[in-house]
Amino acid sequence: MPELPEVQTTCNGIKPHILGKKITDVVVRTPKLRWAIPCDLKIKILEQTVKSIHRRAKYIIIELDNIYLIIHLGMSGHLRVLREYRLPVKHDHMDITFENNITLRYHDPRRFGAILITSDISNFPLFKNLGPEPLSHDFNWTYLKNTLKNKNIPIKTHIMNQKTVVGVGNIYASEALFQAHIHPLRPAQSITAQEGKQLIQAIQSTLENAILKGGTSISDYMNSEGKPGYFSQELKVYQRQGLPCFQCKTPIEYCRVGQRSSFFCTNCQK
DNA sequence: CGAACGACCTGCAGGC
DNA sequence: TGCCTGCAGGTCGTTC
Repeated sequence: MPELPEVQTTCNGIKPHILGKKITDVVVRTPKLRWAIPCDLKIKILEQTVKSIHRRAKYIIIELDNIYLIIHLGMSGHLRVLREYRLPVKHDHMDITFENNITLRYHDPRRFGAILITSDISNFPLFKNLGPEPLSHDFNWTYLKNTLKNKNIPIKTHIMNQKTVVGVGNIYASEALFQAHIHPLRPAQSITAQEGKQLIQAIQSTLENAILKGGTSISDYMNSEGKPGYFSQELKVYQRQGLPCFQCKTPIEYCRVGQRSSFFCTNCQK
Protein backbone atom coordinates (compact mmCIF):
# COMPACT_ATOMS: atom_id res chain seq x y z
CA MET A 1 0.00 0.00 0.00
CA PRO A 2 2.09 2.61 1.31
CA GLU A 3 3.75 4.85 -1.19
CA LEU A 4 5.79 7.91 -0.29
CA PRO A 5 2.91 10.02 1.11
CA GLU A 6 1.72 7.24 3.39
CA VAL A 7 5.24 6.58 4.67
CA GLN A 8 5.79 10.31 5.21
CA THR A 9 2.44 10.57 7.03
CA THR A 10 3.51 7.68 9.24
CA CYS A 11 6.85 9.34 10.04
CA ASN A 12 5.12 12.62 10.87
CA GLY A 13 2.62 10.79 13.04
CA ILE A 14 5.04 8.78 15.16
CA LYS A 15 7.71 11.47 15.56
CA PRO A 16 6.15 13.60 18.34
CA HIS A 17 5.51 10.50 20.44
CA ILE A 18 8.88 8.79 20.27
CA LEU A 19 11.56 11.40 19.48
CA GLY A 20 14.01 11.59 22.38
CA LYS A 21 12.35 8.65 24.13
CA LYS A 22 14.13 5.54 25.39
CA ILE A 23 13.03 2.06 24.32
CA THR A 24 11.96 0.04 27.35
CA ASP A 25 10.54 -3.09 25.73
CA VAL A 26 10.49 -4.92 22.41
CA VAL A 27 8.17 -7.79 21.51
CA VAL A 28 8.54 -9.68 18.23
CA ARG A 29 5.67 -12.06 17.55
CA THR A 30 6.35 -12.99 13.93
CA PRO A 31 9.92 -13.79 13.07
CA LYS A 32 9.45 -13.69 9.31
CA LEU A 33 8.26 -10.73 7.27
CA ARG A 34 9.82 -10.28 3.86
CA TRP A 35 13.01 -11.22 5.60
CA ALA A 36 13.47 -12.55 9.09
CA ILE A 37 13.35 -9.88 11.76
CA PRO A 38 16.91 -9.95 13.19
CA CYS A 39 16.86 -12.35 16.14
CA ASP A 40 19.05 -9.99 18.13
CA LEU A 41 16.78 -6.99 17.45
CA LYS A 42 15.67 -6.67 21.04
CA ILE A 43 19.18 -6.82 22.49
CA LYS A 44 20.44 -4.33 19.93
CA ILE A 45 17.80 -1.61 20.42
CA LEU A 46 16.67 -1.98 24.04
CA GLU A 47 17.56 0.98 26.31
CA GLN A 48 18.47 3.11 23.31
CA THR A 49 17.05 6.58 22.70
CA VAL A 50 15.46 7.83 19.47
CA LYS A 51 17.74 10.54 18.06
CA SER A 52 15.90 11.20 14.78
CA ILE A 53 13.22 9.88 12.45
CA HIS A 54 13.53 10.16 8.68
CA ARG A 55 12.10 8.75 5.49
CA ARG A 56 14.24 7.59 2.58
CA ALA A 57 12.24 6.30 -0.38
CA LYS A 58 9.54 4.16 1.26
CA TYR A 59 11.71 3.27 4.24
CA ILE A 60 11.25 4.70 7.74
CA ILE A 61 14.62 5.24 9.40
CA ILE A 62 14.71 5.53 13.17
CA GLU A 63 18.13 6.63 14.38
CA LEU A 64 19.05 5.31 17.83
CA ASP A 65 22.18 5.88 19.91
CA ASN A 66 24.42 3.51 17.99
CA ILE A 67 22.17 1.73 15.50
CA TYR A 68 19.48 2.46 12.92
CA LEU A 69 16.11 0.75 12.90
CA ILE A 70 14.74 0.52 9.36
CA ILE A 71 11.09 -0.23 8.68
CA HIS A 72 9.37 -0.85 5.34
CA LEU A 73 5.58 -1.18 5.25
CA GLY A 74 5.42 -3.38 2.16
CA MET A 75 1.98 -3.54 0.55
CA SER A 76 -0.23 -3.78 3.59
CA GLY A 77 1.73 -2.60 6.60
CA HIS A 78 1.16 0.21 9.02
CA LEU A 79 2.58 1.51 12.27
CA ARG A 80 0.26 2.52 15.02
CA VAL A 81 0.85 4.65 18.10
CA LEU A 82 -0.82 3.14 21.16
CA ARG A 83 -1.22 5.48 24.13
CA GLU A 84 -2.34 2.62 26.32
CA TYR A 85 -1.65 -1.07 25.93
CA ARG A 86 -4.10 -3.20 23.97
CA LEU A 87 -4.10 -6.91 23.32
CA PRO A 88 -2.48 -7.63 19.96
CA VAL A 89 -4.66 -8.92 17.14
CA LYS A 90 -3.82 -11.07 14.14
CA HIS A 91 -0.91 -9.67 12.09
CA ASP A 92 0.36 -7.41 14.89
CA HIS A 93 3.92 -8.58 14.36
CA MET A 94 5.98 -6.32 16.60
CA ASP A 95 5.69 -3.85 19.49
CA ILE A 96 8.25 -1.30 20.60
CA THR A 97 7.42 0.37 23.91
CA PHE A 98 9.05 3.59 25.11
CA GLU A 99 9.73 5.14 28.50
CA ASN A 100 6.60 7.31 28.17
CA ASN A 101 4.46 4.13 27.83
CA ILE A 102 3.79 4.78 24.15
CA THR A 103 3.82 1.57 22.14
CA LEU A 104 4.63 1.52 18.44
CA ARG A 105 2.86 -1.48 16.93
CA TYR A 106 3.69 -2.90 13.49
CA HIS A 107 0.78 -4.58 11.69
CA ASP A 108 1.13 -6.18 8.25
CA PRO A 109 -1.26 -8.87 6.96
CA ARG A 110 0.68 -9.75 3.82
CA ARG A 111 4.09 -9.58 5.49
CA PHE A 112 5.78 -7.98 2.49
CA GLY A 113 7.27 -5.39 4.81
CA ALA A 114 10.58 -5.48 6.60
CA ILE A 115 12.13 -4.60 9.95
CA LEU A 116 15.90 -4.39 9.83
CA ILE A 117 18.79 -2.86 11.72
CA THR A 118 22.14 -1.52 10.59
CA SER A 119 24.96 0.37 12.24
CA ASP A 120 26.29 1.63 8.90
CA ILE A 121 23.49 3.46 7.16
CA SER A 122 25.67 4.81 4.34
CA ASN A 123 26.47 1.28 3.23
CA PHE A 124 23.05 -0.23 3.83
CA PRO A 125 22.58 -2.55 0.82
CA LEU A 126 18.90 -1.77 0.19
CA PHE A 127 19.72 1.94 -0.19
CA LYS A 128 22.54 1.43 -2.66
CA ASN A 129 20.59 1.65 -5.88
CA LEU A 130 17.90 4.12 -4.93
CA GLY A 131 17.28 7.09 -7.19
CA PRO A 132 16.71 10.67 -6.05
CA GLU A 133 13.91 11.79 -3.77
CA PRO A 134 11.05 13.07 -5.96
CA LEU A 135 10.56 16.19 -3.83
CA SER A 136 14.24 17.16 -3.93
CA HIS A 137 16.07 19.37 -6.42
CA ASP A 138 18.00 16.30 -7.58
CA PHE A 139 14.87 15.15 -9.38
CA ASN A 140 14.96 17.56 -12.31
CA TRP A 141 14.73 17.42 -16.09
CA THR A 142 18.49 17.26 -16.63
CA TYR A 143 18.56 14.14 -14.47
CA LEU A 144 15.39 12.52 -15.80
CA LYS A 145 16.38 13.10 -19.43
CA ASN A 146 19.49 10.98 -18.92
CA THR A 147 17.50 8.08 -17.50
CA LEU A 148 15.19 8.04 -20.54
CA LYS A 149 17.94 7.48 -23.12
CA ASN A 150 17.44 4.30 -25.16
CA LYS A 151 14.73 3.19 -22.75
CA ASN A 152 11.88 1.54 -24.59
CA ILE A 153 9.95 0.44 -21.51
CA PRO A 154 6.62 2.14 -20.70
CA ILE A 155 7.04 5.48 -18.95
CA LYS A 156 4.83 4.27 -16.10
CA THR A 157 7.14 1.32 -15.44
CA HIS A 158 10.10 3.68 -15.63
CA ILE A 159 8.88 6.15 -13.00
CA MET A 160 7.85 3.30 -10.69
CA ASN A 161 11.40 1.95 -10.82
CA GLN A 162 13.00 3.10 -7.55
CA LYS A 163 16.29 3.48 -9.41
CA THR A 164 14.76 6.24 -11.55
CA VAL A 165 13.04 8.05 -8.70
CA VAL A 166 11.92 6.74 -5.33
CA GLY A 167 8.53 6.79 -3.68
CA VAL A 168 6.29 6.65 -6.75
CA GLY A 169 4.07 3.59 -6.52
CA ASN A 170 1.15 2.32 -8.52
CA ILE A 171 -1.45 4.85 -7.39
CA TYR A 172 0.62 7.99 -7.78
CA ALA A 173 2.19 6.83 -11.05
CA SER A 174 -1.28 6.61 -12.62
CA GLU A 175 -2.36 9.90 -11.08
CA ALA A 176 0.77 11.83 -12.06
CA LEU A 177 0.65 10.58 -15.66
CA PHE A 178 -2.95 11.71 -15.91
CA GLN A 179 -2.06 15.13 -14.57
CA ALA A 180 0.85 15.35 -17.05
CA HIS A 181 -1.39 14.21 -19.97
CA ILE A 182 0.98 11.32 -20.75
CA HIS A 183 -0.23 7.83 -21.72
CA PRO A 184 1.23 5.20 -19.35
CA LEU A 185 2.38 2.99 -22.24
CA ARG A 186 4.45 5.68 -23.97
CA PRO A 187 8.02 4.45 -24.46
CA ALA A 188 10.21 6.26 -21.94
CA GLN A 189 12.58 7.54 -24.63
CA SER A 190 9.73 9.22 -26.52
CA ILE A 191 9.06 11.70 -23.72
CA THR A 192 9.82 15.25 -24.87
CA ALA A 193 11.42 17.98 -22.77
CA GLN A 194 8.10 19.70 -22.28
CA GLU A 195 6.38 16.44 -21.28
CA GLY A 196 9.23 15.44 -18.98
CA LYS A 197 9.09 18.74 -17.13
CA GLN A 198 5.32 18.40 -16.85
CA LEU A 199 5.74 14.89 -15.51
CA ILE A 200 8.21 15.97 -12.81
CA GLN A 201 5.86 18.77 -11.82
CA ALA A 202 2.91 16.34 -11.77
CA ILE A 203 4.73 13.77 -9.64
CA GLN A 204 5.75 16.44 -7.16
CA SER A 205 2.38 18.13 -6.85
CA THR A 206 0.53 14.80 -6.62
CA LEU A 207 2.80 13.57 -3.84
CA GLU A 208 2.75 16.90 -1.99
CA ASN A 209 -1.02 17.10 -2.15
CA ALA A 210 -1.33 13.50 -0.95
CA ILE A 211 0.94 14.22 2.02
CA LEU A 212 -1.27 17.19 2.91
CA LYS A 213 -4.33 14.93 2.81
CA GLY A 214 -2.67 12.29 4.96
CA GLY A 215 -2.16 9.74 2.19
CA THR A 216 -4.51 7.43 0.31
CA SER A 217 -6.59 4.72 1.96
CA ILE A 218 -7.73 2.20 -0.60
CA SER A 219 -8.64 -0.74 1.58
CA ASP A 220 -6.63 -1.06 4.75
CA TYR A 221 -4.14 1.76 5.01
CA MET A 222 -4.35 3.76 8.18
CA ASN A 223 -2.08 6.32 9.75
CA SER A 224 -0.35 6.01 13.10
CA GLU A 225 -3.53 7.18 14.85
CA GLY A 226 -5.56 4.43 13.18
CA LYS A 227 -7.31 6.90 10.87
CA PRO A 228 -7.56 6.69 7.08
CA GLY A 229 -5.96 9.16 4.64
CA TYR A 230 -8.18 11.38 2.55
CA PHE A 231 -6.36 11.55 -0.75
CA SER A 232 -8.59 8.73 -2.06
CA GLN A 233 -11.24 11.41 -2.54
CA GLU A 234 -8.91 13.21 -4.94
CA LEU A 235 -8.01 10.29 -7.17
CA LYS A 236 -8.70 11.18 -10.81
CA VAL A 237 -8.08 7.83 -12.50
CA TYR A 238 -6.94 5.16 -10.05
CA GLN A 239 -9.60 2.42 -9.84
CA ARG A 240 -12.02 4.56 -11.87
CA GLN A 241 -12.18 2.34 -14.96
CA GLY A 242 -15.45 2.82 -16.84
CA LEU A 243 -16.27 6.02 -14.98
CA PRO A 244 -16.24 9.35 -16.84
CA CYS A 245 -13.00 11.32 -16.91
CA PHE A 246 -13.33 14.40 -14.69
CA GLN A 247 -11.94 16.55 -17.51
CA CYS A 248 -13.61 15.24 -20.69
CA LYS A 249 -16.21 12.60 -19.63
CA THR A 250 -14.52 9.86 -21.71
CA PRO A 251 -14.69 6.57 -19.76
CA ILE A 252 -11.43 5.83 -17.92
CA GLU A 253 -9.59 2.85 -19.41
CA TYR A 254 -7.87 -0.02 -17.64
CA CYS A 255 -4.88 -2.04 -18.76
CA ARG A 256 -1.93 -3.88 -17.30
CA VAL A 257 1.43 -2.18 -17.57
CA GLY A 258 4.32 -4.29 -16.36
CA GLN A 259 1.91 -6.59 -14.49
CA ARG A 260 0.41 -3.65 -12.59
CA SER A 261 -3.08 -2.22 -12.94
CA SER A 262 -3.11 1.05 -14.80
CA PHE A 263 -5.83 3.61 -15.32
CA PHE A 264 -5.88 6.41 -17.85
CA CYS A 265 -7.98 8.58 -20.14
CA THR A 266 -7.39 7.87 -23.83
CA ASN A 267 -8.55 11.38 -24.71
CA CYS A 268 -6.56 13.37 -22.16
CA GLN A 269 -3.39 11.26 -22.17
CA LYS A 270 -1.36 10.91 -25.36
C1' DC B 1 23.92 -5.37 -19.12
C1' DG B 2 18.46 -4.49 -19.27
C1' DA B 3 13.87 -6.35 -19.30
C1' DA B 4 10.36 -9.72 -18.03
C1' DC B 5 8.49 -12.50 -14.71
C1' DG B 6 7.98 -15.40 -10.59
C1' DA B 7 8.05 -15.27 -5.78
C1' DC B 8 6.90 -13.82 -1.27
C1' DC B 9 1.93 -13.62 1.83
C1' DT B 10 -3.06 -12.94 3.35
C1' DG B 11 -7.65 -11.30 2.46
C1' DC B 12 -11.42 -10.25 -0.19
C1' DA B 13 -14.64 -9.96 -4.12
C1' DG B 14 -16.80 -12.21 -7.74
C1' DG B 15 -18.16 -16.23 -10.47
C1' DC B 16 -20.04 -20.73 -10.53
C1' DT C 1 -22.75 -21.99 1.58
C1' DG C 2 -18.35 -23.13 -0.41
C1' DC C 3 -14.72 -23.64 -3.59
C1' DC C 4 -11.82 -21.49 -7.12
C1' DT C 5 -9.66 -17.63 -9.44
C1' DG C 6 -7.78 -13.26 -9.70
C1' DC C 7 -6.48 -9.12 -7.73
C1' DA C 8 -4.43 -5.80 -4.05
C1' DG C 9 -0.30 0.84 -1.98
C1' DG C 10 6.21 -3.41 -3.21
C1' DT C 11 10.42 -5.06 -4.76
C1' DC C 12 13.99 -8.67 -4.76
C1' DG C 13 16.01 -12.48 -7.17
C1' DT C 14 16.11 -15.44 -11.17
C1' DT C 15 15.93 -16.14 -15.94
C1' DC C 16 16.13 -14.83 -20.67
